[in-house]
This record gives sequence, C-alpha cells and structure tokens, in this order.
Amino acid sequence: MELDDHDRKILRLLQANADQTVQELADAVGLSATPVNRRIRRMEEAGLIRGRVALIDQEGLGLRATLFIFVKTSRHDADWLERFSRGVARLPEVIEFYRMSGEVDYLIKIALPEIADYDAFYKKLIAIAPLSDVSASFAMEAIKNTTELPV
Amino acid sequence: MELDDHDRKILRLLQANADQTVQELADAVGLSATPVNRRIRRMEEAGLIRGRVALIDQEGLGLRATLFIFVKTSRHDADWLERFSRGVARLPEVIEFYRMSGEVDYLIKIALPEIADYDAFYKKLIAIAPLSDVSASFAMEAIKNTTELPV
DNA sequence: CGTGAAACTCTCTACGG
DNA sequence: CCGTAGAGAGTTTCACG
Repeated sequence: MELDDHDRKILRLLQANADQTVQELADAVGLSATPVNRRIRRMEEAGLIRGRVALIDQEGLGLRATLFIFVKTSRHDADWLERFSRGVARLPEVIEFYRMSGEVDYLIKIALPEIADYDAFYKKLIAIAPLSDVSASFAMEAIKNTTELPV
Repeated sequence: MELDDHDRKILRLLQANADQTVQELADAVGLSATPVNRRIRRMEEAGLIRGRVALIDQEGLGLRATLFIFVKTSRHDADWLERFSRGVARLPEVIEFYRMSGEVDYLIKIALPEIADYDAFYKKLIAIAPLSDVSASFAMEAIKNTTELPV
C-alpha cells in the first residue's frame, strides 16, 4: 500500500495514542476531519492498521517478572514443530514466541507474577513436546518496551 | 489496586480490542454502560490502563526483519549505563530493550526493513558506548506476538 | 454500587469545489 | 482528493434506587 506523508504522520500519532479524535488528528496533520477519517479507514481496510488495543500496566497486574526462554531442539520434523508451536502459543503467559536463526531454535518471552513461578512454567513447557535444551534469563529492568514501530 | 471479576473481564476485552463501545462491553460483562464506564475510568486513573494505541502491521510497513541483539559489556559504572540506556532507547528501530540477568547484560529487539540493514544499525549501536561483545540473531518466524497480558 | 434517561460530542455520509 | 454541513450514534453526566 502506498503511503504519503499525511498517512505516515497519522500512523505515528495513532500508534502513540489512539484516543485522539479525528478532529485532533486533522489539526495535527493540517487537514480537515473528513480526509483524515477516510485515510484511517483505508489503512484499516488494507490491514495496515491491525486494530486498537488498550495497554495494561504489567506491574499493576502483579506480573513483576519478564523472562526470556531460549530453546534448542533436535527435532525439526513438521509434526513436532506444529505441536510445539500451537502448544506454546496457546499459553497465556507467552507474550512473544519466535522461531530463530542461529544457535537457539526458539525464543519465548513470558510474563509471570514472580521469578519463582518459572519452575511451574518450565514444567508446562517441557510437557508440550520434547526439548533438547532450555535456558532462561530474566529482565532486571525494562528500559524500553513500546508498540510503536518506526514509520 | 483491587480488581474484581468484572474489572478483569473488562481488561481482557479492552486489551483484545479497544474499539468496542462501552455498551458492547457492558453487554459482554453483564452490566449496564454507566458502571462499566466508571470502572474503566477508575482503572485509567489508577494507571492500570496505560492508554489505547493503534497496532500497525510490521510487514505492511516494509519492516520484514525482527532481530534480537545480545550485548555484553565490561563497563558497569553509572555514567556508562546512563549513556548507553538513553542512547539505545532513543533509536526508533529499538522496540524493546532490557537489562538482563545472566550471561548477557542487555537484550535489544529491533525492527528493520531487511536483515542487511543490521550492519548500519550495528555501527550506530557501537558508536553510542563501548561494548565488549555484541551478537545478533534474527527471527525467521513470529509465531506469537501479542500485547495481551494474562489477567 | 447499579440503573435509566438527557445533553453533549464525535463520527460518518453526502455533496460541492 | 479536500472541505463544509447535517444526521446519526456514542459517551458522559445527571438524579435516583
């Protein structure tokens, strides 16, 4: 999809704060409300704007621990991969989950109440599918954690 | 802040889709619009709801590469840390940035147009502050990437 | 804390430039 | 493709149980 400067500015504003009215966005980009509204809907229909969500404070929910889990496996057959992918993605503690290049095969980011809860999660994880090596490391400080992509 | 079942359900709905009207939320939780509205504002004022944002499709923006960078350093003085933290957090390519426990001192997640663009980013990174070891690994597949926390 | 009704604001559509 | 104006929908704020 083609984007001009107006579209990009609208995207930057919306991914910083989706509560703004169309009129506020219009004032900020130097257009009137109607074309701004049209541009937003066009970008939504194109799937460029995936949706609007509320961001919740992780600490406020009592989820004080963010952990990264590094998984290696000897199995790479389609059946294993399917089972592992679905099983892990289904877990609500799992915020991000990637198949990786290099040393580690999978990278999983999870949110837990306490670091001590990792033990229980680990047991759930290895129950899903056989894994040859699992190691984890926790975040001591989240210096930056944004949903804003560079546009 | 104290949360009851209604509050938690509202949070789950809002972090899945913030476009829903208060009336729709009210129907879903089995209340009328007014108390739902009150609960939402209460959670906003408590900082539990950090805000509403638009999520943009990373591929659609032409950002086809997600990379994780693992940084080790020999320096741990406050001055170095301050400079490194601010400098890295300021970069728009940086989506997440954590100070870690264990082997690796810092973990950085970035979004780039292509993997080949990592070279230029690497140069920007090492220009910020001296680093003893930097390695990177790219995501071949994002199996899960959500902003929804378990509540 | 929950309900129901009224003022206000915003969004959205139609139409003209 | 942008702007203006009006209709419709949603939110917000009352008074009240």
